[in-house]
Amino acid sequence: MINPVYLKIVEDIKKKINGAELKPGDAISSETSLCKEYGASRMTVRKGLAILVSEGYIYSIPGKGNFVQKPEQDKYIVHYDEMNNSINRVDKIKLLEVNIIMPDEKLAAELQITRNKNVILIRRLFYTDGAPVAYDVKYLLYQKGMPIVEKEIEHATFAEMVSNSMPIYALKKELSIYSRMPNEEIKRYLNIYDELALLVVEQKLFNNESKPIGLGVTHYRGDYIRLRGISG
Amino acid sequence: MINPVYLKIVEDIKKKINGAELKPGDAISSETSLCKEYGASRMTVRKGLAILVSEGYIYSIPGKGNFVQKPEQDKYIVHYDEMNNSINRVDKIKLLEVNIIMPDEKLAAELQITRNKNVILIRRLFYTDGAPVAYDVKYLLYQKGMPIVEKEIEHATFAEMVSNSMPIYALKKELSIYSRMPNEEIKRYLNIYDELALLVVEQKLFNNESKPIGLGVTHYRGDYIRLRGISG
DNA sequence: CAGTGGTCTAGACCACAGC
DNA sequence: CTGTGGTCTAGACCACTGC
Repeated sequence: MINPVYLKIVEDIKKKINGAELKPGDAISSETSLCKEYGASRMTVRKGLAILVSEGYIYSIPGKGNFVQKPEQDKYIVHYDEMNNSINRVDKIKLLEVNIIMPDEKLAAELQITRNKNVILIRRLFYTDGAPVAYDVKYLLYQKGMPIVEKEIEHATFAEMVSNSMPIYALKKELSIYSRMPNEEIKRYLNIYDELALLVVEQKLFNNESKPIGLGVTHYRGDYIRLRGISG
Repeated sequence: MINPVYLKIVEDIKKKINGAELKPGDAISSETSLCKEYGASRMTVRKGLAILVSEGYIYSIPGKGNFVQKPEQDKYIVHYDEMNNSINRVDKIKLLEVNIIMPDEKLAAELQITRNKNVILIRRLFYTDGAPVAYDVKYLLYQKGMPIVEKEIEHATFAEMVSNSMPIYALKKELSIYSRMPNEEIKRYLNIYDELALLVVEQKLFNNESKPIGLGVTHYRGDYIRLRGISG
């Protein structure tokens, strides 16, 4: 078949929802009536409904029926790669420092560790077309298999730094995005001479037990980066 | 049953992928062998696999098999509501201007219209705890059913402004997030006396034919807002 | 050709809502 | 009690892949 029955069901119900014929909270026809309506078996109807559920259009209440879901209005999908954004791409990286440090109070709290634990510090500068565009600082708890050779550290994204010791699938990540004025040190590193704001992206990595294993702070020149999001 | 068979299948395969026993590109056991392994019918096995597909863990190639998907490392989910962020909440709004304007070249290009078309301009100030925190500008193409009463415009989010003329489901939205220094006008509006950066969020609304129907630019005080994202 | 996934059926039993 | 959705089976036919 060119158009499977279950997709026809999905499209029809989507049209009714998008066309406001069905409003959030409204009940969908029961599965048995949809079977009759489309001359299909119940498994086929249910396959269509399962797709609508997974796409967030409807939800089911056992014993009651299927209902139109209220859409999540404020949800966006953002693709963030510290070395690549929608406008530019980092083409050179300079390793400023690799060190073992003792965390201060704030960092220890962020990483949920005590202040006597060692933390790996990595500071780098990102370049595009020969000009420095971002100042990047990473704090990592040491894990087995982590790269300790400078050549490996230099070009690795945050996720890559821990990927030897952790399967990427198990990695949970959080972003925090904010705006800030550069301090004197960052102004020097990024060749900022006049008034220019920074876009700062904090990245936090968690293992599969939701314990933090790393914190990254990337300070981008405000004229260099834009983050984009799409509703969905 | 407390644990349906198909969920058991899903969990087992997820464990194998997270535990690096199965790597991206590897083939999953064929559906018929999974049937034997779990003593289940093919439909039950397929229900489990369908869940893994929808969650991005695996993909299918007809005639060949099911394979482990390479995870999307850079995808984050961001919740953005112009009036509510993870730290603060807008509790007062001041309407500065509602007007009909002719777009300049840049705006006409953004909205994909000619320069002789009318555009509704709305300028507002957002307050939290009595202090101005954001300067908000919206450009809207007029649609039937749009609110024209100031009281309605004053407190509406961007999506709400068009929701009377368009079902929310059909609305597609794009975000663009960047950092910028305030100009003199914005400094006055937001009571900025010393060096403070802005976080600017541009929101673009599209109808179901992917034509732009509105552009919103919200300038937040950098010390007011943080946007958060979660991997997924 | 045999093996794979994609679609579909016509039943079955269960737990739960609501009367 | 009937009607609802949730799970599951044991088949079937199809299109595609690779030998």
